[in-house]
Amino acid sequence: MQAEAWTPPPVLLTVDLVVLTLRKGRLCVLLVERAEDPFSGMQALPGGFLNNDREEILDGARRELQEETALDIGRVHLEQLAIYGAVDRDPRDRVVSVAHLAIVPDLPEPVAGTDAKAAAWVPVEEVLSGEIDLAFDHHRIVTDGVERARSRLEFTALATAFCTEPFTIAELQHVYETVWDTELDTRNFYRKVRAATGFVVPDDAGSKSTRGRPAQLYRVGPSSTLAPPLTRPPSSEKPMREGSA
Amino acid sequence: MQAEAWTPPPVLLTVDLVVLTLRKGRLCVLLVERAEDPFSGMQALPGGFLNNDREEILDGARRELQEETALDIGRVHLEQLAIYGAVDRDPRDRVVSVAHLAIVPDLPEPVAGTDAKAAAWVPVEEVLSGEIDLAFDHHRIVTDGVERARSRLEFTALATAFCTEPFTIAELQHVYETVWDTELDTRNFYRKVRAATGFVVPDDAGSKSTRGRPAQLYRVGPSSTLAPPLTRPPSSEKPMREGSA
DNA sequence: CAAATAGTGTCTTTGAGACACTATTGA
DNA sequence: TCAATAGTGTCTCAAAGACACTATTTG
Repeated sequence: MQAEAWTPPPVLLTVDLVVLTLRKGRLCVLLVERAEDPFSGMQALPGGFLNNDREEILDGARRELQEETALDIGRVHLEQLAIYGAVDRDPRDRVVSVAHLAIVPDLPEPVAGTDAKAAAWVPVEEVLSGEIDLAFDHHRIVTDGVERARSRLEFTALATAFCTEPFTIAELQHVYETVWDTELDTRNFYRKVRAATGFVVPDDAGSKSTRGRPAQLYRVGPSSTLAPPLTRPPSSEKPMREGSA
Repeated sequence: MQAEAWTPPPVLLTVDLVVLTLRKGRLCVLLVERAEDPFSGMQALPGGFLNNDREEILDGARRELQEETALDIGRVHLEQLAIYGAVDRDPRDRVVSVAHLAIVPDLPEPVAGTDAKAAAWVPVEEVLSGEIDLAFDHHRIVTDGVERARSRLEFTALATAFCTEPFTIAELQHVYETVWDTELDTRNFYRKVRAATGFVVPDDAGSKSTRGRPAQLYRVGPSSTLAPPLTRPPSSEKPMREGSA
């Protein structure tokens, strides 16, 4: 620190959201089309500035999520991801972004938020591959967010956030398979889910009408952490970078 | 977002550091005594405002670390931890803190930074237990930082950041035992370290003069991630909270 | 009864923990 | 040769993967 009377430089704080869901059997991220400069007309993550200097960061994230998805908050998973503050990430001002990861269940088709902006669910592969490019450093943020989600599935009950209650074990397995982009053995999966105490609890109320034997329904269990974890098979497609900070 | 012409509220950004090291066989965190209000005279994490609005956040963290430890940067591990921005965390202004985790090797006894502030290495237990309380929300930040470090030991080569090169396997084991506050089996530990490819590489140059058989020396290996991981024994002392975001 | 989906049991291999001895140096 | 520290090998058990069959419903 320095002799005071010097005034520290203020920055602008934004909240950005990596909202993930499963649509049509694919892991998708919510993107909006920017209406203003910089990067006007380009695809970007939903987000925005805090309302005022009394608004908590997480509340701001909740508000943005609500505006974009018109969703019942409380049932959605929302966590802080990281902060992105490179000096040149916004060509005009020093803007620091607090990125959040949100997981929502499959929503009714029309996703358009209450805002007028065009909003769309885009398969994450199209973003990760670079096929679509995004404003600012949002490509990096999506990459980090997806990796966070993949990792969270191993150690936490995050997968349930993709489902609407009540759900079946098979649905849960589809979540894992889609997010990890692997195939899992049904029998081993059942065993692991049961072994993870408090992951899910049976819901002996209804049964979904289905062709074939009706499945047992479950609800979210009391544990948010999975012990033992559901380890991800090592058969990753691409070996990742090695560097550390 | 809203109709523009409205100006978003700026905030003050600080960089705070959880600097961990091993001293006298204990995991210690670097604390400074605050010279100014708020919380004047209280213990706190080292940190401060960014120098100007052109300074990268990570550079600011490096600068603060340099000022406090007078250490050769580059050899130290430094990573972003999380952002803490509760509106009431600073009684005066809206100050948002970007917390970082730094790991440094055992330093020569006098730790006093180039700054005039009193700086001290304090065993983390004294902080975690609440025996010492800290300014702002720094207790929470230390808790999160220590947990992050403990977790990082499982999956990354972070432990080497506590050592000065070259080091021995036994020294590495002491790192794990101290940070995790457990005892590990020497033979199993050797096996696991060797199994983790690229964790450490032999250094066939010198040998430390010692009483007893001299140990093989090692240097940091090429891998920053540990495969397979060195799993932490489940014998935790205190069961932790369950809640998720 | 056929098709479709749900659910379970076993075997085998691999990795983790418990455990005891040999090796090399200095005093 | 003793004390002190370094380093290794084996056995056992538990978890993980591969794998095939039974169960319950609808058309």
